[in-house]
Amino acid sequence: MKTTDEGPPGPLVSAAAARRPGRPRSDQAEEAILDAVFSLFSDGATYDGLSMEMIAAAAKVGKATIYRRWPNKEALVICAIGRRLHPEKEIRVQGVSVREDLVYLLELMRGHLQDQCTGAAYDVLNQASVGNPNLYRRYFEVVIEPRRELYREVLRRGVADGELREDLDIERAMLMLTSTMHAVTRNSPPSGPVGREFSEALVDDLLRGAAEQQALSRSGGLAPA
Amino acid sequence: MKTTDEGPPGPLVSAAAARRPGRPRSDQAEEAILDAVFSLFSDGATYDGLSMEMIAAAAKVGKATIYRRWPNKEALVICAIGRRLHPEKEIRVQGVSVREDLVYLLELMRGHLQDQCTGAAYDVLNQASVGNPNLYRRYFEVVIEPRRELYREVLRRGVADGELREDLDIERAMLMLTSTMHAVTRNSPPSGPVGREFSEALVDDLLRGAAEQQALSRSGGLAPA
Amino acid sequence: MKTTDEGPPGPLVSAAAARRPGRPRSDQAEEAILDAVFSLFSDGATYDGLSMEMIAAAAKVGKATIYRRWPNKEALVICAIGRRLHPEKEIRVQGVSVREDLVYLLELMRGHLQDQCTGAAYDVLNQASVGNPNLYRRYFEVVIEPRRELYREVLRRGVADGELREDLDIERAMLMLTSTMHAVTRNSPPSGPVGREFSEALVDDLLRGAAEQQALSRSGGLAPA
Amino acid sequence: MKTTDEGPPGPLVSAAAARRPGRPRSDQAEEAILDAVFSLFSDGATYDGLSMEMIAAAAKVGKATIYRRWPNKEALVICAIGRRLHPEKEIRVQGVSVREDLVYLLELMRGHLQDQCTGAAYDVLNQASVGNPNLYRRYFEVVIEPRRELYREVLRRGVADGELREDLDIERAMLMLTSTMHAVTRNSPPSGPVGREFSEALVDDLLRGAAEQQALSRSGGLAPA
DNA sequence: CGTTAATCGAGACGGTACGTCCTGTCTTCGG
DNA sequence: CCGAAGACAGGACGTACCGTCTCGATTAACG
Repeated sequence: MKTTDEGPPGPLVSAAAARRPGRPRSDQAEEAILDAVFSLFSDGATYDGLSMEMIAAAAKVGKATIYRRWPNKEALVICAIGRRLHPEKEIRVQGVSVREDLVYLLELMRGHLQDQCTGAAYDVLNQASVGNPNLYRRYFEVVIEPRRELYREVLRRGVADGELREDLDIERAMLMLTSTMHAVTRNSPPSGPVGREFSEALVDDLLRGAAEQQALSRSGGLAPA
Repeated sequence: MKTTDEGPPGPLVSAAAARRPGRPRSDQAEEAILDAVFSLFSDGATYDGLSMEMIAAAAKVGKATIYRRWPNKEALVICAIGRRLHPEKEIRVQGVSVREDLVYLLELMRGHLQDQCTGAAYDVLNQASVGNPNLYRRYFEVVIEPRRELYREVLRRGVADGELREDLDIERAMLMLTSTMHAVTRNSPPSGPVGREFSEALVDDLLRGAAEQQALSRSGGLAPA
Repeated sequence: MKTTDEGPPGPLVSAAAARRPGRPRSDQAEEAILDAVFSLFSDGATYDGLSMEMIAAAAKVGKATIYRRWPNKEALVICAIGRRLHPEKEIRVQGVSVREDLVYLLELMRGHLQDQCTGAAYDVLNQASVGNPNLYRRYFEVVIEPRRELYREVLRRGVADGELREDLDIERAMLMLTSTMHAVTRNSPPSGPVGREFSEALVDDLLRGAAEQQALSRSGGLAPA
Repeated sequence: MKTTDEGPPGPLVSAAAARRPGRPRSDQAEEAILDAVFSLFSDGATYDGLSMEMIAAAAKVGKATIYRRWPNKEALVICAIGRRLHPEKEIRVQGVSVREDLVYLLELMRGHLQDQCTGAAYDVLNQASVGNPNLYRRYFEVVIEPRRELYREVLRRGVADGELREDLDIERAMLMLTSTMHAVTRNSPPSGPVGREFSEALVDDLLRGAAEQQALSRSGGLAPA
């Protein structure tokens, strides 16, 4: 997530961890900065109404301590939002069925988008990334794609388990689920706030088509006869 | 779209035209400004990397000449984009089947969103929505909803014709089509630029589920036999 | 005195003054800035304890308004001090004799150097110019040399009038007067504060040598008689 | 010259040397720092263009190793220069005449002031005087006054020998010589670098007035006759 | 010979100022 | 009154130092 530095947090020779010389960077400062970003966003700050100097002041940190970690505001905000959005690591989707897993993921997404704070984060990022392809690209890589991958995994598992049609276009299915949820939660009218039933209906819509082949083959098994 | 002044740019009664005193504003300057905005965007400028001073310089115009017409950068950019977005009035969808009509609408949408300029238009207008609900609502009413209504009409016609399941959730189907298309065209990776086949696949996905009942009833009709 | 810009304040074609386009720079702002510099110095600020941001704030002026006129702090401070030290234009030295004129100039200098404010200005500049040749050179050109020229003029007049030896080294005489006065006023011990009698003694010391030839020729003039 | 810590670097009672515990400070590092200061100055660095970080880097030393020895840049630079300024102890002026002795002293002074490094020393120490009266007083007592006393001694001897007027103001004569030499060597334009002839002319100027009485009495001795 | 304690290079820390740039307004002139 | 031009106050940007601090690694003399 760091942008300024450096190479491989990857596995190094044996133990010892190859400590860099000099005083190590303060994790405390890092957290304070990230927290400050969110606290300021929650207080209604917009992306460009939010200045590095405000952040530094709020985090009680020198500006250099920020710039040592992120090269600019864009990288910082993306990283901050990404972090808030990223307890993905612990998201466990080992549900019993494709339907339940997808509903679970959609409900998670709905929770995020309808939440005061993370919802605003989305808006702010979308706003800022208009005509700012770099910001958007990174946002995409860091935030969007990892989430999408979760959907793909469930769908792939469904195909493998035989729960879904073998020729299902996983990408399109994933897009249909996520983008529809996004539209219905981020575009105010006319949908109004939706609930769990929307996630379920969305998945059921998908399954109705995606499981059809089996249905057909089941029933179609009779046809040749 | 003008924000600063004025009343109706529409046709005025009789002659005289309610001329204001003094030198009239130069249409030439206005065009030069709008052209400069697009030319700069096309040259890869980002939204906030694009400064009013750049625009004024590129248009060979004084800054005040811009601010006399639009109150700020946001208004200027939205207005500039709005120009490129207008000629939607004459969409006709009298297709032969639900599938063809939906594909036609999606292809129209894809053309807009994949266009360098009108695509950016959507993004900027989405930006405007953040913290400017009134503007967004108008944009929604004037641009988004009329488009959505076209989809609803086709779907309703499909239900009436018996081409689609009777209990189809038209709203959700419309959302699925439009939002997926939006996502796939506005979110660069990993989808890459899509073509007509995507529209067709999208509609086919929908139909597969939406027409299922008939399929089932067809096959189900056989079962007892 | 301006450093940032521009060409010829020299004589331009005919009248009309060749006004540059755009809004002219505010003389009011310029004065406010210069006044702020002195007011801050008088409040005990040192050269590098004095920041451009303090100056801008004190003058109620944007930083850019300062940087539009002077390229950096050095140029600004030199200019400011030079201006305070420069009511030289109205210094009139048309005294009756070389002695009286020189004493007048030395008293003026003593007044400056012993003055709370301008004395501090000297210190500050001397301090800042240590190892900062550029600062010092400009300070020299703008402040020191014009003052020295006044001494040279008096001495040249004295030579022309026959009051001083024809072969007097004017440069050295000027240096002797000014540097001794400088030393005795700026170097605290052991001299202690001096008064008018010091200026007079200094000039008399000079004259004793510089007028000697005449005295000798006068007395020698008698010999042939 | 050290400011941070400690007592007497002078010779301590008996043996034992009052060793402090722990690793002793590296003399090597100390020299490297001082050398770096001079090397950077010689490479054209200005006083405030010279940063502690540059020094540390040039000396291949940690910043703390500098700050452990000197509390700030001022102290470091003054100390560094002091090293180059010391070996004055053995000046001998047993010349044959007042003129030759004074010229010798002035030439010594000129050598110092025109030297790249010791010349800068004076400037920096003058800097230190501003806002640091105690330091300056010591500098004055230890460096300046001893030098001045040499001039006074020569002048007093001249008076005693009858070479100079009995009522010569020795203090003023000394000041005239030293301050003029200081001015002409430290103030670059327009004097330009001067040579031995300047020292001689300066002394001759002084003598012309200071020996006048004899000259007058010689010539004047004729008059009454 | 191992403990102890201050040193070392390195570099991060909270601050502060720098000089540049941009925003949206204001002020000049000529058309 | 509009046009270009550009100065205005304000404020954020990202850089560079300051003087302090915290690391792990040395380097003596003491025990």
